[in-house]
Amino acid sequence: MQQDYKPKNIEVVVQQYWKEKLAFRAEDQSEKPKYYCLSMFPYPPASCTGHVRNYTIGDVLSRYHRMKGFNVMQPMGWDAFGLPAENAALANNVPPAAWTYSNIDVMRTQLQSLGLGVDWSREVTTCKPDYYRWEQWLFTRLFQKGLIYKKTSSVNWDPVDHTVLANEQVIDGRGWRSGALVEKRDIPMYFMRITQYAEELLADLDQLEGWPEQVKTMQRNWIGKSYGVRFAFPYQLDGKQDKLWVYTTRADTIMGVTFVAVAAEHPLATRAAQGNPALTAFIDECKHGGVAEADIATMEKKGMDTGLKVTHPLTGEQVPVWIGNYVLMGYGEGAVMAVPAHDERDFGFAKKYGLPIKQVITKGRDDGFGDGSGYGGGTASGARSEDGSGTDSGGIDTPFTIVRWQEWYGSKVVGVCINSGKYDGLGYTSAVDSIAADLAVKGLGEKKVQFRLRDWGISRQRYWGCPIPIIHCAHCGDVPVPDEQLPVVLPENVTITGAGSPLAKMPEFYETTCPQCGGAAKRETDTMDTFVESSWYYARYTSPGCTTGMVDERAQYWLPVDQYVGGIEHAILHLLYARFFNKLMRDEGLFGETTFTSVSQKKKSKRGGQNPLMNRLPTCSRKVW
RNA sequence: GCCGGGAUGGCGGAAUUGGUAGACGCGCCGGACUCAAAAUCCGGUGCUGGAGACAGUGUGAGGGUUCGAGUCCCUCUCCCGGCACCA
Repeated sequence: MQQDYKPKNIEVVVQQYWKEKLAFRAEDQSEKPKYYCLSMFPYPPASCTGHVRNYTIGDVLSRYHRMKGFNVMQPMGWDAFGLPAENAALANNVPPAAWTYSNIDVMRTQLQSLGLGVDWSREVTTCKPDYYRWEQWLFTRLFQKGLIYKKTSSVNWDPVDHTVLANEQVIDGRGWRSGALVEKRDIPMYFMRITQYAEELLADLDQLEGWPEQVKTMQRNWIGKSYGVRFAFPYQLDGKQDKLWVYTTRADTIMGVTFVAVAAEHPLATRAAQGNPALTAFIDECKHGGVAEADIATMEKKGMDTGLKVTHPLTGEQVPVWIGNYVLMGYGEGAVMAVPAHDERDFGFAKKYGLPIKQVITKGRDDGFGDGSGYGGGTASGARSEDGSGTDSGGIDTPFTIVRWQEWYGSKVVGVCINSGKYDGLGYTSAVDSIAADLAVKGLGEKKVQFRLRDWGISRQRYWGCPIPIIHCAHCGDVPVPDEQLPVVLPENVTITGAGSPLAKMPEFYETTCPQCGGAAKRETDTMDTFVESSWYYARYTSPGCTTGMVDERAQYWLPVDQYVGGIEHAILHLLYARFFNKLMRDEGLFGETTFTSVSQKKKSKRGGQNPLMNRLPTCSRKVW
């Protein structure tokens, strides 16, 4: 017996034996119970070292179940489209395709040398037409159903490179290559109506018993179902009656509204800026910077009075309209009511610009507003004391103690309405009910359930992605590419310049004819978000070689995934999109209801709870690719 | 900023519902074996003081609840993941 373990002598022989015997082939029919063990597929440019840990977990589980008598499927594939390939192309002057295929070869060799029990006959490569053609097929179906639609949306625009930047490519508000100050620019994009499935995606979380609570909580918060009131501030402008709509979950504070804030792109802002150079300049300033929410949330809150006034729907008072750089046109109505006394952000804004602060909720005598003569201090119009404990100087002698106020100001449980006329004394629920009813009588509002979740913008102004199968015809509009013309193949021999998509410079790609009228037409040159590919690879693994659709009947056998191994960094986006795609594919009749939320299988151990689609996430929390 | 996690010896990590903190492993120290080393085996190992018995102290910081807190509550610090165009 050898004293030392010499992997080159032993592992090569064993791996060759496994290969010849097809030791890890997963049978599509079997008397044995099936066990689908899915490790998230790698992005091939990444170095292999980070994957070892992750794939070892899946391999251990797979081998354990094989020994326990399961028909195990452990597949592997490549998440092969993506931005880094274009960056590498720029740096090394290699086409993204060649670079990607070369990386895949290296990585396959590395993974195989680990001796993982993978059924390599199921290998999936997302940048190959046999994979992405079915993605295009689904796109055309969803487009016809109205589940994909076009609207404008803001992107990061590099004014020097004349190109759209990913959030990652914006560093401190500047383009990573040009160093130019990035601007927001509105361009047309295709969106998937994930919001149409919001309720179902939320409700299903309760069925995913094997999922970590942490992940389910993050998804619940992301979907963000809220119960509020949508209402309007009427106004008259240019001789016309109109309404400014807002949404709030704190309708009980509506009597404390002292201003409204609209996004820089809001029609009212645009109108107010006419003939007002200062406002125009401010709106322009709001366009600086990127579109990432983290940046917007942390930047300094700025605003400017438009000079316009709208009418409070209940009091009839005139309320000033401000432009706020923190109000986003794409979210909700692009306008918010501001109640400085009971919202921290509004409070900061009001303090900065000297706007009135009107208390309308109190928790009692010790509410921090106190005026020394019974609670309910009226208008704490100043609240400018810097240390938060002094007395304001706003005319009314109203002490305002931020420290005590901060303990409760945002609570829906503590406190009742004051300074609110007929609503005085009401708690949160009864105040909202009463106010919503009064708004409804006036035709100015109603209760509304709203989701934080937004529709999924899938257009990318990139080359290395799946082409969006749409043809633009001057006569017929946006026409989906007919099935018989799929796939729309991405040309692989291109030169990347870093300024705009190469596809938009290739007449041989974009010049085409309209499938409907036969006239000259232009092919869409945007590609899809790479999350689209990773949203259904788990299903494609079940049906290798299928040329008739995304999947075939084998999907029904193998799904749901019994065990998923992936990093926590995918807890929201990827895993939400994957759940969404499961529903889209279900609704196309590709498989049944249970492929994500099956409850038919027996529970095994506490650890391996069997019912959900991907039933446990041993989170390897390192971001390794 | 918002959402979700985390912080325990030199290191990786244990500690069921609130009940002997540091299991197990690595490393380190001592010993055995050996001419010597490696490997192996035995013993020790949170920190401080002490020759030792032992004493004090100790789970990011500060408060609190409790007979009792790594565990529950409040405040804070730092770190990690996500924030919709990195994947």
